[in-house]
Amino acid sequence: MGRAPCCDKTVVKKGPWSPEEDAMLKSYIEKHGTGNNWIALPHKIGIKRCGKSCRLRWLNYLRPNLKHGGFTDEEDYIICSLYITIGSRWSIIASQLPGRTDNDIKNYWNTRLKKKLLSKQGKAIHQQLSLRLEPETTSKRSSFGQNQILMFHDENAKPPLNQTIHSKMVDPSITSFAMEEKRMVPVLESYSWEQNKVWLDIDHDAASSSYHHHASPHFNSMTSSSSSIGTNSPLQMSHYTINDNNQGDQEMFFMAGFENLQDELFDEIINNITTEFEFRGTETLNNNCLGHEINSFVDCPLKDN
DNA sequence: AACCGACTCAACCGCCTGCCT
DNA sequence: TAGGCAGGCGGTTGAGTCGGT
Repeated sequence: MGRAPCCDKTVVKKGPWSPEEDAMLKSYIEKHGTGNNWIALPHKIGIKRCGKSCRLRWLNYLRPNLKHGGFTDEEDYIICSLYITIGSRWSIIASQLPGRTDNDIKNYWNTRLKKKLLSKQGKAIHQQLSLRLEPETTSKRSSFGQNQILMFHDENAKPPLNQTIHSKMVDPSITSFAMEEKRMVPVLESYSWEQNKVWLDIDHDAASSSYHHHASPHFNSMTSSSSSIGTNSPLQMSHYTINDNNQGDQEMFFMAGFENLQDELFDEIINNITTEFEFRGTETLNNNCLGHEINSFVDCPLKDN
């Protein structure tokens, strides 16, 4: 059973690409583009390769402005940070590193960076990597949660409680922060930046609902509340209503355990895309958010999709 | 020089998703 | 709405390379 193969494997050539094949593929795409049809491409070019193989060869090796090898410390840092935040979403990680492919980053992580880090930071880093696998609850809010970013250049990888952690900016086009779904952890399925709006798509196993909300970066006050998700769920959801002068009230929802992401997003909203941002300690979040006092609480009706 | 194990990374495999009919 | 198909993705493989003995 299973899917039909995308091409006739008895006809297509496999294995390493020859310089002639590379030249033919590169020349054709530079002249005509891909035509949004990789499967048809090898026939048009006249090479005996699977369309998928052509796509991979182009994306990972032939397309312009690709960098190979020689990862910088800054790239190491970004890869490590994102891996701890979102896991092995190599395509998302690659989108943060211009000129790098997901395949390159995956190989680099698996063969070198992981070992490099583990040997450098030893037990401390190993503990942080393991943290990704720990289920999160509201009663046990880790001061070093899943959305925080490690300072790998520090000798002491784990900061003390309540210390502000500064981090490099991560492009908000990151589209997914899904965590360990097997463990029934609610997930922020995605967030994205579209002009003046932050789009959040939050899903969780307990209530089988998802939320789609957006917020404008221009607002002058916000309110907050929280409520349980589902009857048996110990997890909490924070709800912020943002009073927007131009567009009226906007709503934002965040899962407990994503406090750091909240800060990140609010900072984005307030500063309208900055090059740096802060993660704040979770304790301050209930009282204010980046100087914006949360001065009232409202009921937060759960919405079905 | 020959062997061998470790390492690297290009390429493949198969699953998932979204689009189109 | 269902099914087919192509694109996209992450995991895995294996040929080539390197370094030690």
